[in-house]
Amino acid sequence: MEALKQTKKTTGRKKIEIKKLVNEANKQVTFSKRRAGMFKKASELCILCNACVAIVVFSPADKLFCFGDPSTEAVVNRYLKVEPEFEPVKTSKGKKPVSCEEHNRKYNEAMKVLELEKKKKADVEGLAKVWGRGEWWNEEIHEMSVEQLEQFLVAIFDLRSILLKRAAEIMMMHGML
Amino acid sequence: MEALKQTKKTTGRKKIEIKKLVNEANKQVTFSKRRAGMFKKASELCILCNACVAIVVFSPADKLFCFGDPSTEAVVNRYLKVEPEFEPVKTSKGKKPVSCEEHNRKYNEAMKVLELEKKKKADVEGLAKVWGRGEWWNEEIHEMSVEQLEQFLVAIFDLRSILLKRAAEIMMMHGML
DNA sequence: GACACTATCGTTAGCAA
DNA sequence: CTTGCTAACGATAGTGT
Repeated sequence: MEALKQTKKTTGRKKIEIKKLVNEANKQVTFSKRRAGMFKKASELCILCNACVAIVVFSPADKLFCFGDPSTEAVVNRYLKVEPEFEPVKTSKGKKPVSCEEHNRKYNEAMKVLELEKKKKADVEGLAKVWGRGEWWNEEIHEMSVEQLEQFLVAIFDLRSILLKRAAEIMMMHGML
Repeated sequence: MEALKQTKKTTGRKKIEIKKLVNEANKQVTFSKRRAGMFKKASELCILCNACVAIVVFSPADKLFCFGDPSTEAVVNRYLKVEPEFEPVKTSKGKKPVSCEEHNRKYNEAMKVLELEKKKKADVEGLAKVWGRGEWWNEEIHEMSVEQLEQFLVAIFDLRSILLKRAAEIMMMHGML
C-alpha cells in the first residue's frame, strides 16, 4: 500500500538561484528567514571567536533591523572611530583613505570570480592564464594559494593609493587609459 | 586494489557547542570561515530580497572587517540617521537565539575606517613576496595619485575580463618582464 | 598555515497556519 | 510579518596534503 507512505509532506527545499526574487510574498518570507539566520550566524561567530559584530539591515520595505554584540551602537561607534575620515590621501607611507564602500563591492565581485574559478577547477591556473604569458609572476601565481589571490585582489582594490599608480602611469603612457 | 578500502576519508563534520573556542588556531580558522560564510549570506540576502546590509566585524585580534551593500558607509549612515535615540535590538553573546525583532529606530554618529587600511597594508606586504621581487614599483608607488588609481580601479572592474591580461602586456612592453 | 575533501550538521525553500 | 514542518541543499569541523 503506497497509501501508507503516500505523498511526502513537503516537496522539500529546492535549489534556487541567487537572483532578485520577484514574488513579493516569497521575498518577504525569505527575507525574514534569512535575516534571522544571518543574525544567528553573527551571534555564533561572536561567541565562538570572541569577536564583535554589528549588522544593520534595511528590508525591502525600508524597515530597519539590527544586531550587535556587545551592541550595534558600540560596534558601529568603534567602526566610526577607526575611520576618522573619508578624505583624500595623505600620501604618507602606505597611508590610504579607503572607503569601505566600493571596496566591498569589488571584493565581493572578486570573491565570486574566485569561486567561479574554483568550481571550474581553473582556480589558480585559470587566473594565471588570464594574466598571461608572463614569466616572473606566472610561476609565482601558480604558487599562490586561493587566499593569497583573495588578498591580492583586495590589495588591488584597496591599495590603489600605492599599488596601481605605477601601472596606471604606464598605461597612460601607452594611451590606454 | 582499493576495492576493499572502506576507510572513510574524513570523520566528517561534528556537532559543536556554541561556546568560546579555546584553541587559538582553531578559533582563527573558524573565524575566517564563518566570517566568510556570513558575508556570503549577507550578500545573498541583498540580492534575493533587494535589501541593504552592512556588517562590521572586529576579530579577536581587533582587526576590522566589513561588508556593505551598497556600501558599509551608506548603510551605517542611514542607520545613524534613522535612529535618533532608540536602542534597537541586539544581543548575542548571551544565550538568546537572537531573534532580533524589528525594534528599529536607531540613532548615532558618523564614521570612517582606518584600521581597514592596516589590514590591507599587511595583506600587500604579504603579497609583496608573491608577486613582487617587488622593486620595480615599490619605489615610485608612494607617490601615486589616488584619483588616478581610482580611475584605474574602475577600469579594472569594467574590463576585468581583459584588464589583467592588458596590464601584463603593458608591463611587458615596459620591459618589466 | 592555507586548501581540498567529505561526512555531517545546520539552514532554508516550499507549504500551511 | 512570523512560525512550524519536512526534505533538500548548503555550510563546515575534522582531517590529510
